[in-house]
This record gives sequence, C-alpha cells and structure tokens, in this order.
Amino acid sequence: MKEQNIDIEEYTAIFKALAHPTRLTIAYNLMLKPECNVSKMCECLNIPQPTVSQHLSILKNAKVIVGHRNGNQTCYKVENLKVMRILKQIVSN
Amino acid sequence: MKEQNIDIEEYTAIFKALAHPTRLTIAYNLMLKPECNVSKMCECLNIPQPTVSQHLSILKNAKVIVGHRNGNQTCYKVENLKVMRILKQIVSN
DNA sequence: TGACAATATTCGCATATCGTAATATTCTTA
DNA sequence: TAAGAATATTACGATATGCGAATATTGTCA
Repeated sequence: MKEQNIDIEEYTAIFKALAHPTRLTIAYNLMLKPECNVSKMCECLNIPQPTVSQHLSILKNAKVIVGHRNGNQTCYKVENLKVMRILKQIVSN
Repeated sequence: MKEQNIDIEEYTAIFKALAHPTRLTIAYNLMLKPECNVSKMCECLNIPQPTVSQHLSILKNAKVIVGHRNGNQTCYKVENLKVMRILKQIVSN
C-alpha cells in the first residue's frame, strides 16, 4: 500500500498557528488583501500592539506569513501556498 | 464595505481540534476511508486506547467527526463539509 | 446474571498558551 | 546625535492542554 506523503508535522504547525481567533482573523485578512503593516492591524483589530506582534511572531514561526521591513514598519503577507489553499477554502462558504 | 461572513469561532474550533499530530492523523485517515472503530485506530496508531478516546472526544466536540455505536463498538467518520474541504486540500499536494 | 470486550471518563501532574505590562530594538528625521 | 514612531521581546501569573494511570460505562453472549 502506497503511503500518502502528507507532512503531518507541517500541517499540525499550520493549524496550531491558525487555531486562535486573532491569528485566524489576521491570516484570513492578509490572504484577501495584498499585505498589511502592524499598526494598521492593531487599529482594525482594536488589540494592543505587543499582543498583535506576538501573534504575528507565532504565525511567522509557523511559516504562515512572512514579513519584510519597509523603513521603520513591517509589512506582512501570506505567501505559503498550502496556507493559501486552506484559507481560500474557508472563504464564502 | 460588505462583511465577509466567515465564522471565525467555528473555524478556530476546527483548527484547534486538528492542531495535534494524532488528531490530524485520525481526521485525515477518516476522510480517506469510510469509517473506523476505536480499537482499529489504536492498532494503526500504536497509541493507548484511553488516549485515542480522549482525542476522539476533542474531535467530536469540535464537530470534526461524528460517532455512532454499532453493538459494543463505536465507528467514527467525517461528515462536516467544511472539515472535508479543508482535509481534502492537504491531500496530495 | 456473570464475564469479557470495547469504549469513555476522571484524576493528577507536567508543560504550553494567553494576555497584560514593561521594556527593548530599529529606523527616520530634525 | 537626540527624539519619536513603529515594531519586537521579555516577564509573569492565570488558564488550558497533553498524557499516563486508574476506573467507569456500555454492550454481547454464554
């Protein structure tokens, strides 16, 4: 019998990162829009900046999002194709 | 601006349930096969029965799987369409 | 009913996660 | 270089999660 080559560890890490309302909201919105910086997220979510940065850090470690600095601000976006496929599934159902 | 009607809480619960290697493995395999009872899972996973039952309970509470008794054993399967769409995405990528 | 198989639940403890607060770092610009 | 804006990190107490061990429940069948 042929083994399905799904990487359980990888997907577990992704799901773990998405398993929080704030982080799922961030990831979901980042998938819809091109990218976003931190202070705009804080404003939209109405959540303190350190908390948002912590969540961003978790999403980043799980390879759900990537960030790049532009001057003194950091823009984040979703690039991981596996993550994008998952997030697109939950849109508009 | 129109609100996207995605239920963050619902998907958070689903992702939380799937965010564990054992549970993701169980859910993934249940999506591939028609259904499975507990002792067969214990055997395949090589994990003690109480631990498997605990994970099944978590998956059940998150509406990821449903179980029905057949005599003195319980068969579980994935019926939730949202969950199936997510799990199908992670197959064969 | 008694014994056994299959599954579920409870308990206790170790570890992980969450959120707030405080502080540190990085970058820009005067 | 000093000040301020934007972001990141650390510390810590409260709560949640994971797992093994023990036990309870449910169903079958002699």
